Amino acid sequence: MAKHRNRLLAALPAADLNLLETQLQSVQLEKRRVLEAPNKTVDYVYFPETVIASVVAICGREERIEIGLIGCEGMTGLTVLMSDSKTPHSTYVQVEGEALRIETEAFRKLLAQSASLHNRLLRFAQVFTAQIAQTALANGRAKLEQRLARWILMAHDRTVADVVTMTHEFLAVMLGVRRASVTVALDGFEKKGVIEARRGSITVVDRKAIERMAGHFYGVPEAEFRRLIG
Amino acid sequence: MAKHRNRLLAALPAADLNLLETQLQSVQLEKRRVLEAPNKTVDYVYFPETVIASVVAICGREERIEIGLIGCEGMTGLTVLMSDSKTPHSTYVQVEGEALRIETEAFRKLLAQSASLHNRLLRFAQVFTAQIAQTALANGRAKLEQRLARWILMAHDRTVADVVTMTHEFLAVMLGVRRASVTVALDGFEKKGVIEARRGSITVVDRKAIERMAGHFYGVPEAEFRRLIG
DNA sequence: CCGCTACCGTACGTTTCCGTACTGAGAAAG
DNA sequence: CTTTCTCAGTACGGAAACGTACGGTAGCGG
Repeated sequence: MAKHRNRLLAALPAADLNLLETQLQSVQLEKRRVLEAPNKTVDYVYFPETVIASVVAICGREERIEIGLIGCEGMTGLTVLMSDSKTPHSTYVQVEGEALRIETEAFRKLLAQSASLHNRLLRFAQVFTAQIAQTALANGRAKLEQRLARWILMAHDRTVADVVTMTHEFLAVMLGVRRASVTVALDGFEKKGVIEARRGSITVVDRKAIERMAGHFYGVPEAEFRRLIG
Repeated sequence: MAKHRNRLLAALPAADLNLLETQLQSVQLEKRRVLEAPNKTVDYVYFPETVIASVVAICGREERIEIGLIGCEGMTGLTVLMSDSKTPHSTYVQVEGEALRIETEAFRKLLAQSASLHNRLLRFAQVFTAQIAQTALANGRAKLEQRLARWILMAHDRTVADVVTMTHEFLAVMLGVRRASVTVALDGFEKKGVIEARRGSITVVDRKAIERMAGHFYGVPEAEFRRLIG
């Protein structure tokens, strides 16, 4: 098995990993910690280990929605890969835990130093783009039940246990729907026996069934990940 | 004024532009011409001049939706910038016209040769990511009227005249809604006097009013473009 | 000029989700 | 142990958009 819990790091060739490792710093990140704020310079690039972060698009005061989820399979700060240092989006911790991080400027130097590293990580940017696109598709065409199933699957992919700590309220914000709609939908899930819902947490019981519920709306970015990162 | 009708090319520093120019080929692209098919290798990278192309996410047989629009402000084949050569999406011509193109392999060599060129173009990838994200937001939170207004504005930004050639049917596929819903909504637009609708075309009459209708759902990626490309 | 086809306008019952709001129950705080 | 707060369950009317479908009109091909 790989040395790193972060799968993106684990998949790096030794030379590139060595470059990074000297500057990586381990941190514990609490829930709701903001990693990137809209139109602010990114200070650190994070490689989550057990943390899961949400990337959220915002416009105006009220309109916001989650466009992607980043956990142990990836990294934040994709804008730095794009030779920039800001994004209009917000990124914050959804499930607390550990992550490795590196200062933006140091990271930028490493990218300039190793085209191989840069290219490797750009492939993850491609995966994440596919994830955003899939979110756009699901938001436009899927029923709430399917979208919720998709979200649970994505969160499940990024956790070690089968439990996701998350209130209906927060989930509603992520999906851009009413809190009550989430409650009703999750209730349906539990009655079908595919999850167990507790106050503030969801436990995956029958993953296969959830995958069937999500239908084609789950899987495309995940296949891209396997193809490009492995 | 810039030498190139494609704004991305026009904004390139002379050295990088020279590299590209020797290999660019001018082509006329008819409506519905497929530039990129899902999971197929990309043959050419296109820099639209008067062409407008749609990038569409597909899953299953029926579920599809437009995730972005690429015209004279950008380029197709972003996957090549990401050190890859396929995407799960489909890209095809929505409004016919001219474009410049370069073979993928030749393009890849130029990127390896000039980090400056690569970084410049990656910034456009960042802009396009913002566009996809905004689409996800609009699909999840906006009313059809707002989404339609947003689409018209984006198309308008990429045309020289004020006319967009597009049937309700096609527009419905792009937005992932019923054809009839588009008809009703466009009818509302025309009654307000903000557009003129003809058989198979829409003419922008009062752009400011359309911007007001789109509200916050229009503008974020456009601001990113100005910031990063200029 | 006629017929055909593609495109647009309209209608009706139905589904999904919203806005709002009230209530109860589990967890934390005093 | 009691208070307080957060979270979850439920309800009801209403808006948006859907599926389906029928008829009308513009413009093209013959």
